[in-house]
Amino acid sequence: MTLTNANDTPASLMIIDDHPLLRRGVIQLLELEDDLELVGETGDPEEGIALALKLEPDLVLLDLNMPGINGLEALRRLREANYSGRVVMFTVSDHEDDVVAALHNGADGYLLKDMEPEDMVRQLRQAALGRMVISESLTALLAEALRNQRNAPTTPDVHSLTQREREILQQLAGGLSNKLIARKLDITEGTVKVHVKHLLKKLNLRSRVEAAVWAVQAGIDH
Amino acid sequence: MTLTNANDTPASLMIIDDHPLLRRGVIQLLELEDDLELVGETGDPEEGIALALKLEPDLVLLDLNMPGINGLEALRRLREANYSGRVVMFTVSDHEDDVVAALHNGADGYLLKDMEPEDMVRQLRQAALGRMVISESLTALLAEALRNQRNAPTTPDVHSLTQREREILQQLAGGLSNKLIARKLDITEGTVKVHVKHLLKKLNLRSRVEAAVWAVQAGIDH
DNA sequence: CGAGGGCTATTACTTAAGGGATAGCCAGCC
DNA sequence: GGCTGGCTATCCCTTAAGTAATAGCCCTCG
Repeated sequence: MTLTNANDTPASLMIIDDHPLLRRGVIQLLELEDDLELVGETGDPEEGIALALKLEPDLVLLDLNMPGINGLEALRRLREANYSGRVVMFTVSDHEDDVVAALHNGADGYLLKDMEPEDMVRQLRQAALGRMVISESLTALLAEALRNQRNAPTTPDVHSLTQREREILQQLAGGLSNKLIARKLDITEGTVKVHVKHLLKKLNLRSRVEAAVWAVQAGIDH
Repeated sequence: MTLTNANDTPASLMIIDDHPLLRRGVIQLLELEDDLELVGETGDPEEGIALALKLEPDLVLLDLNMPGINGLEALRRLREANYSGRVVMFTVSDHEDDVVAALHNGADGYLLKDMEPEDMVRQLRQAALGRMVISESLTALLAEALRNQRNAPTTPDVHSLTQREREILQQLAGGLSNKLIARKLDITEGTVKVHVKHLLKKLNLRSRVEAAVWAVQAGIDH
C-alpha cells in the first residue's frame, strides 16, 4: 500500500505525547530529516486517536503514560478502529509487563525516551519501513519475557476478538459468572456462553480461568 | 418478550427491617421495577436469616439497627452460613465505625435510608449486578477510614492460608482445573475441591475465577 | 441483490465446580 | 493422654460451565 522506498515520498509520522517539550524535541529532530515528515502532534490521547484515523499517518509515536486514556488503551482503540499503520510506543517505562502488554496489543515497536537522537531517527526510519523496533536495552528483558511464555505455544491475541467478546472477557476477568455478565450486559446467560465459547476458541484457551488470568496479565481488564 | 430486556429473570431481593412502614415503602418502590423482584420481607432478624438461606435471593437489604440481633450480627451469621448473595446494609447511621464494620464483615453495600427513591433503585440494580454500592454522602467518610486503616481482618491475606492451600491457589491461578491440580500434586480431585472450598471461604471469594484474578493481581502466582 | 460476519437466542447434552457432611491419619501442644 | 489443626479422602447433591447445532436479525461489502 504505502511506500517501501523512502526516497520519493517521505514517511508520514504523528506523535501523541502529553509532554509539550518532548514533542518539540521530536519535531525539531524530524525537521532535519527529509524522508520523515511529521503530519500531526497532540498531547491529548482522545484527540490523537481521532487525528490518527483522519490523517492515517504511516507511523504513530505513542506515549505509554498519559493522563486520561493511557497509551495501551489508545493503542487498543486505534487497532479496534482498524488503523493499519505502524504504532510505536514511546515511553520511559522499561517494565517487562508494559513492554509485553504493548506488543501483545499490536505495537510495532517500543522505544525508550532516553535514547540518543541519532538512534531515534534510525529506529523510526526502520519502523516506517515496516520493521519492528525495540530499544536495545530491552532485549534482555524481552528474552526473559519470551522464556516465561513457554506455556503459550500460540500467543493469544486480543485483535482476533470482536468488540462484544472483548467486553465479555473484561467482565469475566472481573470474576463475574455468566449469569451476572448476562444481567450486566442485558443479554441471556446462553448468549454469554456462546461468546465465552467463541473467545476461548479464538484465544486457544481451555477455560474461563485461563482467560481471566491471561486478561489480567495482559492488562486487558479494567 | 421485550427487545430491550431479553433477560427475563429479574434479580431477587429480600428486605429485613423492623420498620413495617419502611418495608412497605421499599415494596412499593420495587413493584414499579420489573427487573427487581422482592421475594421476601420480614422485621425479625432471626426469621430473616432463615428466610435468606431458604430463598437464596440475589440480594438482601439488611437494616443495621434492629432489636434482638442487630444487623451486623445478622450479616456475620449469613456469611457464616455461606450465604453467597449480596448483602447491602440499609440504615440511618452514618457513623464511620458502623460503615467500616459492615464492610469488614462482608457487606456488599451501605445505603442510607434518607436517599432518594430513584437513587435507591439505581443503587440496588447496581448491587444486584455485583457492584459495591455506597451512599454518596459516605464517600468522604470512607476515604478517611481507608487512610486510618491499621488492620483489616477481612482483607484477603495469603497468610491466612495454609501452605497446601497456597499451593493449590498458585496452581489454580495458572488456569489449571481441579483434576489437573490433583494430578500435579498427586492427590485426588476431591481433596483439591476441599482445599479450594476452604481457601475461597478464607479469602471471602465466590469462585475460582475471582481467586485466580486476585492471586495474579496480588502476585501470588508463580 | 446475495454473502458473510456479528450478535442474539434456544435446546440439549456433558463435564466441572462447589457445598455439606463425615472421617481417618498424623503431627504438635497443654 | 486428650485436643487441635492440617491433609487426606469419600459420598451426595446442586449449580455453573462448556460444547454442539441451529436460526433469526441486522449491517456491510462486493
